[in-house]
Amino acid sequence: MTHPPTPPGRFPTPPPPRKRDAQSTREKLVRAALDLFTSQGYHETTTPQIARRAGIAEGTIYRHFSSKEQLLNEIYRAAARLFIQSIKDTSPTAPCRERLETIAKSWRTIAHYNPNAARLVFQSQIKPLLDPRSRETENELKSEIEKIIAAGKASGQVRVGSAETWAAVWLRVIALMLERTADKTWPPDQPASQNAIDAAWLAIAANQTTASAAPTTPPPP
Amino acid sequence: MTHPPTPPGRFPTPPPPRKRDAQSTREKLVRAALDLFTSQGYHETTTPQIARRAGIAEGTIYRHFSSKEQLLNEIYRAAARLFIQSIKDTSPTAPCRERLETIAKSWRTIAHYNPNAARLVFQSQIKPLLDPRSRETENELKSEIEKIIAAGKASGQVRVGSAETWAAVWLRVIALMLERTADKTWPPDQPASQNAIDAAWLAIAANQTTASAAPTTPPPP
Amino acid sequence: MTHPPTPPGRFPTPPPPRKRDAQSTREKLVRAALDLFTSQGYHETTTPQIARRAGIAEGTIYRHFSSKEQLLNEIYRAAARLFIQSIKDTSPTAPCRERLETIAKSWRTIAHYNPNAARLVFQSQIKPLLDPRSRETENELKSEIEKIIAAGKASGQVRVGSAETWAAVWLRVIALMLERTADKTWPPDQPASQNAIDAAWLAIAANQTTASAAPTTPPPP
Amino acid sequence: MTHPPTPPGRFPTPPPPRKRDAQSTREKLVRAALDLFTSQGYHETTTPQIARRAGIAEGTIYRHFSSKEQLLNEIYRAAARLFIQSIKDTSPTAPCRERLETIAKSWRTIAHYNPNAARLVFQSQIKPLLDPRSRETENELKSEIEKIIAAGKASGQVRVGSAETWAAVWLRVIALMLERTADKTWPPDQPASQNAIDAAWLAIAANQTTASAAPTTPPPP
DNA sequence: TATGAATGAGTTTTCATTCAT
DNA sequence: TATGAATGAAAACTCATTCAT
Repeated sequence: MTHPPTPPGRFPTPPPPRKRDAQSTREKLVRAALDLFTSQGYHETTTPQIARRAGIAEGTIYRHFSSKEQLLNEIYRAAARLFIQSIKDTSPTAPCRERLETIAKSWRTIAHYNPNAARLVFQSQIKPLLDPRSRETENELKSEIEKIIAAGKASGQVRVGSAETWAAVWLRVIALMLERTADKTWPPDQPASQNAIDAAWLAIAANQTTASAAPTTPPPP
Repeated sequence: MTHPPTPPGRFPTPPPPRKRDAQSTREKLVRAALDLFTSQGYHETTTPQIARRAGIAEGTIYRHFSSKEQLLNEIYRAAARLFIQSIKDTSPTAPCRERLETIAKSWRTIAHYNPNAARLVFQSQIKPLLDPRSRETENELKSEIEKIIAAGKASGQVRVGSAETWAAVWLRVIALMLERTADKTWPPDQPASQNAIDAAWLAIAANQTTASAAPTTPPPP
Repeated sequence: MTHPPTPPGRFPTPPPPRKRDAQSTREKLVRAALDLFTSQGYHETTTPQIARRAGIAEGTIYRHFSSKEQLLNEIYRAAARLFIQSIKDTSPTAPCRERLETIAKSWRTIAHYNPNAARLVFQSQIKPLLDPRSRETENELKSEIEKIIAAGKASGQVRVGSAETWAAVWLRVIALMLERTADKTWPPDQPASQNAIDAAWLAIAANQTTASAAPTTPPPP
Repeated sequence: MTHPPTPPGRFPTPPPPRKRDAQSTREKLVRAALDLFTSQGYHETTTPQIARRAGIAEGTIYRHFSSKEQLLNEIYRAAARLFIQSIKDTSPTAPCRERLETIAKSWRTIAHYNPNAARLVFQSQIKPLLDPRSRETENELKSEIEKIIAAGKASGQVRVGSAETWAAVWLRVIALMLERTADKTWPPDQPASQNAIDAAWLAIAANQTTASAAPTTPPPP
């Protein structure tokens, strides 16, 4: 019962299409910055590089973004929104596992077609550079997943434990899958990818023999 | 059957120079750099900051390390070695799950007493800054886990799928647990921590009903 | 039969960028650096000093030259080319002595109007800082003189001995004349200057009584 | 009528032989600094390098010299004194040419056995670093030669022109010979060396046909 | 006298940002 | 809106010199 993966739209969806060309400049800028930030890292990328790759003048960056950091945050949020939208596109009434799997697969499609967006959101060595608004967006993504998992817990599909924990666990495993998809290590139709999606679920699913290998003892002071 | 968690030794054990103050200076330096790198990030940390926090002069950094980058790498390797040693301290004949659990718990102890070492190795937004030697060390850690998992697979305890994949999955979930331990969100003796350790195992364990929610279809071109 | 000394053109002729101020900035920079390098020495000159004297910001230096060393080399080559051009402007068919004298005098004119260029090329405590391209230029100058002297030797005007040696000797004496001209100790129209030019020729000319005062004996071990 | 070249004594002759070891340290220091300054240049040589090569501790330099610059000047003067002494060792009554030739040959012997001393005094890219005392020593050397040449002029052996000029000319050519001797390009018993000595004399000797190739005209303003 | 770790002022260089055009 | 030369604050790093031992 797959959602036929639909190729995700252009990224990032630029807010208000004003002049044809103005928008195009901003778009070129965003694309160039996204490429460079995700391939080289934020600090390793200079504004002259961005401008050169975008084919515009250095000063022009500041007609569209107030700073390099704001440019990063704007791109981050646009990318994160892509993934949040995927969540919202799933049926709220579907069973937990199915819904998570649908999300995972549509994220995978995004990562396949827009690897840099995936890298920015999930691989991100950029956490310390995010501004409050971006952190909010980041939290929104996490809490959407958390809500789904909380629902699954309520209906006994997810193991006991905090929904926050399971959301974090699930996201970590899915992040791995997305990174491997983004860097073309795992083609989307190969088993490794599906294995990871399954693993993410099994990590948090109920009804498994979970007898701990050993009881936990607190470490001494 | 826990290892009684022993408070891990001083970090990082500096190699040979055992003179009065020399060691102390290097130690102060390492501690300051570790603190700042893990809390602010590498690029956000300046050499004046490191010196100030260590209570030494800026130039003194360069009597002990040839560059800021070398300082980072030296610290990274010392930290990674801590975790690698934990692996080697476990019995190679123990069942896979038990062995992984023992490792996870001793890593948790390290993260509890030495949170920054854990952050540097597992949270790390610093991957692009590691030099070849450090990457080797990183790989050593990964491959030790991989070997354990490969053995578990051979004896049917780990699910079908590449050992590399399962090692990566397991490490991601354990990394989450270590981060939460390091930032004191999850006290080591609370269930959240154990839940995550269990989840890491369940993600890769055999003998579970893994019927996929839906067959995978490749994304359209 | 003198060449009427023509005041040499602006120095250094910067290659292509012909925009309003860009050229002027580069020119100011080159002039300031040339002044300071030749009066204080390269190492004694700091980039803040250069910028201050050029009336520009320190960072601006690096929009025009990739390093302080490249700045030096660029200036050096521009200066050396001035002197090389003078050689090429002389008639290849003129007798050796006449040709060398013409060169010496046109060099003197350069040294008079552009003393720093002469200092950079002939006084130069900067040899160890020259890059390969600059050394090539330096060699070009030397070998042009050497060719003239070799021709003079072939026609019996120059004494027996290697042309390389005589070129080096001639250049040393002319260098003295140029330094004295550059620092206005010897006005170009005074006899001291002409005496030095004559001396340079007599040092290498044929047909003189050269009976050595004493035979050479090798030094003891 | 050559002076049989006597191998010059140890350099530099250290002033007051106090303790055996104290002196030896100073000597090691001077030797190391001389080597490094002449091979790498003053600025390219660091005090740690000097100390390392001398086999002493960094701080020890400052027990013997108040600064790196003073060390240079001390060495320079010791080296220059070597050459000045050679002048004083010649007979004041010998004919000008003979005396100059004797000096040149004994300098050549010094350059052969103590190339670095010759480099420091004659090649010297270090002029801007000399202190007043060193400049005095430098002038002493020049004026000793000048006196000899003035005497030669008085007796008609040297051409018309200022003795200062002829001293400078002679020294330039001899400097070339010394550099080539120091770097072993010209073995002392080969003709190139003698040719240069002859050239130095011919450059300034009287009784030659010196008809200028062309009369000098002053450059235009 | 000798040591050598520590110092800190000073160096070159980078680069996000500004602003006159 | 776009340009790109210029800016200057701040970065990493150097090294002659000091000083407690």
